[in-house]
Amino acid sequence: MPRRIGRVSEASAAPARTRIQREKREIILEAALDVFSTHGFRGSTIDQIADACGMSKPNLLYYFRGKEDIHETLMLRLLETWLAPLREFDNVGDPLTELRGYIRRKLEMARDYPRESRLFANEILQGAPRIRAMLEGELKQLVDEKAEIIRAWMRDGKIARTDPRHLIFAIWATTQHYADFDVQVRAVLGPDRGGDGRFEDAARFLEQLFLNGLSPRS
Amino acid sequence: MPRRIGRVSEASAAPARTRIQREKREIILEAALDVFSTHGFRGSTIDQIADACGMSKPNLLYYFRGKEDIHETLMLRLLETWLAPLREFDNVGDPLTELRGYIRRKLEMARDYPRESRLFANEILQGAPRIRAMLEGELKQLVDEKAEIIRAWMRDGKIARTDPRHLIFAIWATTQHYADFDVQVRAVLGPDRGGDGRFEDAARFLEQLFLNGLSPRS
DNA sequence: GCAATTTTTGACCGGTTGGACAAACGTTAG
DNA sequence: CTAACGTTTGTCCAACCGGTCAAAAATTGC
Repeated sequence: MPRRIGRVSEASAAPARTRIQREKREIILEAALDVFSTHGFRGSTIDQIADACGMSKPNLLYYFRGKEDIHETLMLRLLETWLAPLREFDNVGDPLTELRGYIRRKLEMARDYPRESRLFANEILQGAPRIRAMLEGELKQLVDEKAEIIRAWMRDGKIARTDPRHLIFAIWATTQHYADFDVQVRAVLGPDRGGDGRFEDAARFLEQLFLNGLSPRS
Repeated sequence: MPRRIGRVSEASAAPARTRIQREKREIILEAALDVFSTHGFRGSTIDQIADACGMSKPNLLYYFRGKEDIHETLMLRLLETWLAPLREFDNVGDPLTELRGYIRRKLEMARDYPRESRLFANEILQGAPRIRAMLEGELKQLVDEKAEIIRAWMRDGKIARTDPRHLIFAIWATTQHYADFDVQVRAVLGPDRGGDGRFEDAARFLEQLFLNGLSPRS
């Protein structure tokens, strides 16, 4: 006798129950990531998402309460993945090595998760209406914390003195650029270096820029 | 006797327009820039734009053929403004001074024309459906040209050897970041340094990063 | 096989959106 | 004034979009 479950899309303390339900929700989220990341929230339609995963619209709405619900679920999941590299950033080991590691991880994320990057960029571009609180709370706190680590390195003369928070911005900007502005990057590089090799070129360049730029001045 | 002009929105070889028509079109474009840059193309409505400039929708459609037409006009105009700093970039004078000038100009554009920056970012994020050709043609050509200037500096040992095109990407990314990700930047910096002072901090940081990062290695 | 439950679907609905249109209004030259 | 043209508006429409609903279909436990 099946245990009482009912509509999956109903809000409840305990999330989706059966294996099939979890799988279907996953398929929907996968398709939604594709659609939302390329058209933005308002530019995407439930029909597009439903088509993208071979489902009818009402069927999709059986698994999620609505468009907003899908987007929110996607966003919450994204944020965890997105902050992970910065959380890893620590003051064990050599400062320049640590920075290089962070740059590398961020660039790998731009390469491996470009849709997530674009989804995030879309949200910020439009004023971050759904994650404003998180930016001013969790993110700010995390950045402040890491900036303090960097500042300590500067005090110890291990790296050049600069504004640590703008340093973090610069790392974000340069790495995410390869995901968010991918079309432009490909267009400018042309077919010759438009393959995946551009990420290796970028890694080389960024390491040189940041490591030379931050080496302690004698 | 008024010379034959007719509907302003009609496509015609010569954009023969009265003074009033040119002014009204300007007002509309100004409002449209506001709306498109914060909601994206699909996320914006003609009604929003009409309201923003105190006009009725049909009245607005008397001056432009449609939503697409407004966006296209805005986009064409934007591109000229957008490429200007790169065009100015030349090999007269000291390389590092020239680079600093370019970074400064780009950062000033991010400060003074954030809406244009976001409009551009929106277009690229969504795959640049309307300006793909321009990216692969005009822009690529311009970048190649400037990259050659930078490469010559490297051959002369005036700046450190790196990939010139990724250098340009890095300058674009870091400067435009302050316009496109403004909400995030403000949130992280907090109220203390969230004023316009952040652009001065950014200028100082970016100059240090790029000039130290590119000084010829002894 | 049967009944309870989950999943899928087609039909439908109200609201929004881009746009058309003709009629009204304003302006200007003779 | 009047004719001709430019400008503005109210009204309307077809397409789209998010979402509901009841009923059909498939699945599951026994």
